[in-house]
Amino acid sequence: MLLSIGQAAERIGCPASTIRYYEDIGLVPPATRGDNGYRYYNQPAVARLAFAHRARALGFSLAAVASLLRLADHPAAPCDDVDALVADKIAEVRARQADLARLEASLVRLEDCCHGDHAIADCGILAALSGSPKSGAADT
Amino acid sequence: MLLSIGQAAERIGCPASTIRYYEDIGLVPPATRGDNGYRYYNQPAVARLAFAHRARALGFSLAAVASLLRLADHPAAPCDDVDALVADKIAEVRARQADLARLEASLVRLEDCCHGDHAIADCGILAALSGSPKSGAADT
DNA sequence: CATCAAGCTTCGAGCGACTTGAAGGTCAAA
DNA sequence: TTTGACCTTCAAGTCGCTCGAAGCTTGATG
Repeated sequence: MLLSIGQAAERIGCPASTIRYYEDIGLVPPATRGDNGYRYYNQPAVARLAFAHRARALGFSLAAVASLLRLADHPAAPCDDVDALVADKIAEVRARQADLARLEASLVRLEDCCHGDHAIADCGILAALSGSPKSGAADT
Repeated sequence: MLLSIGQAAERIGCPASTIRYYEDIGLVPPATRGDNGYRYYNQPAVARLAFAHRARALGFSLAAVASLLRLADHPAAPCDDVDALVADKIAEVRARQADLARLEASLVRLEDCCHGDHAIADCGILAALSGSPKSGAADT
């Protein structure tokens, strides 16, 4: 059965505008159109969109999603490339996690510079951001 | 002493283009100019830029940096607003960390779908991304 | 003094991944 | 018939820069 763009969007869980955008940039082939000009999606087309949406939700860039879609279209090829994309993304996510952990530590140190009730002039947070030598909170 | 934009950039640790950009958007006041039209920065101007750069490195948006700079200019005000900005950012960073942890788990599950040497047609990764019911790797 | 690289200027466009808005056509139900 | 939801296209906006082009100035060298 055929779904309108809004129905497809609801099924997939993304805005219709995103689906149009994916078509615009050529990530998915142009949808078939009804006599009214509306886009209609059959099951494989919805599956393709859902695939793209799932991969995006996992943090893959649109370029990576395009690669994954291309790979999925070549069932006879070895899956090394798929593996590599996933492994790269895991490494990237882990690196980003380490970044955020450092950031969190810095922010908590910064927060600790502010003890209770006082005016901005005496606030250790702004002192630290201003590069005050007595605090290293912003140095990481 | 006065620094050119390149010298200020080097001292602060950011590209000169970023300094120009901060001036363009009004994050910092326009630099004083020499007869040659070059921007020159005195110590307070460099400090302001360094403050902005440090805050950005801690993950604050330019809007938040603008708020922090405004607050820093009002030494008599209570520091609650500064506190709130930092607390918000900590909460945001922690939320993002949780997101990434979930993401990492999903990706690792995805990676586990691929066992060694086979063609794409048999690859559990693409099956999972395609919404194959036998794997939940992409459902988080 | 001529020359050359490096640094400065402005302006405009581009990145990723959408989102929003305007202006208008279409459809389904009351 | 009229409403209101849904669809269409196209253009522009978001964030935080980054890059390139075209043209200045500066400072060092021959």
